[in-house]
Amino acid sequence: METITENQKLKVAKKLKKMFGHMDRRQMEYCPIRDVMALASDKWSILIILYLGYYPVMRFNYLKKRVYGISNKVLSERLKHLETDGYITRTMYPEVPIRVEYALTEFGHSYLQKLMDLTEWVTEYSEVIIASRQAKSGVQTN
Amino acid sequence: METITENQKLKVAKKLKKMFGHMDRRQMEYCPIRDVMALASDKWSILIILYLGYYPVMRFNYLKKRVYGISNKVLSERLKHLETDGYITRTMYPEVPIRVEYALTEFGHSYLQKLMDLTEWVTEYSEVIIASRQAKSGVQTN
DNA sequence: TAATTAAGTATCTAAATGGAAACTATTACT
DNA sequence: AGTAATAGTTTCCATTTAGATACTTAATTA
Repeated sequence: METITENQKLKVAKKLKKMFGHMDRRQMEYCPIRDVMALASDKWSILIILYLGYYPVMRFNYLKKRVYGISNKVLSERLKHLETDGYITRTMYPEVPIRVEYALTEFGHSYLQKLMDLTEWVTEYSEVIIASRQAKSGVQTN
Repeated sequence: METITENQKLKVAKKLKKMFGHMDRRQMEYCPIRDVMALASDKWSILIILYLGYYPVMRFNYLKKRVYGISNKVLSERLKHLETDGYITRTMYPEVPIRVEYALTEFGHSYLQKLMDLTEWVTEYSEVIIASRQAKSGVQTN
């Protein structure tokens, strides 16, 4: 949990300047980070990706069992989106009954690593978040 | 855009094993990554944080102008949550008319840096996503 | 003929979220 | 008394999203 130096802050501001420079106001509403996060940061998508990081190949009903509480509809939706954006592959074997296998792509693995980095960061800072939440709860400032 | 090695994949799987080990099924539904991302990965929160990374101090109406399209209601909600979880500070000066200033905390700066890392990753891979989306559009597999 | 299995679809309802617009509080100024 | 400025809050409506449940397809087996 190293503190961020003024130098690092300046670096970030510089990067932001570049970003802002290449974007007008309307585009900012549609920012690239958001574009990716929107897809892959919702609870179910994250869980799916985590499980596929742990079990390299998973089938629909197996995922449904593991990703506890997800409905058919949402699981199938999420899988479709994750496939469309290249996070996972879907391989269908026309047996009877049909067999379909899902697995992470290289891109998916790369994203998973980012998620893991984030996890480590969150873990590092979790006391901060919890402490802040508790400090603010039941306190009205105005 | 280096490829992920089998070794790296194994490392991730190992970390996941640890994570899964410490969580039962119900807790997985409430995963720590999700907990943070849910708050700070929505479009408006990200934009607020990005702007506060660029302009170190911002007031309500100024933010409203910059974060194009946000409503009073949503801006005030997001600011409250971001404050509650320790991303930003809110400093009120009891002048007339009242003056309120928002700024990133150290934790907020740290998160901003993670967001910038993510941006770089997204930029690196954006062709992959776009290509994948285009490849899948208009194609029905079943 | 009926049941079984995998991988979803389809449908309907309930809940959460988002946005627009009007309103509030406070004090100084005209 | 009326206006202006800042920082919100409140209300209402529309859209989005989520979840539960039933249904589908296709071949195999009892």
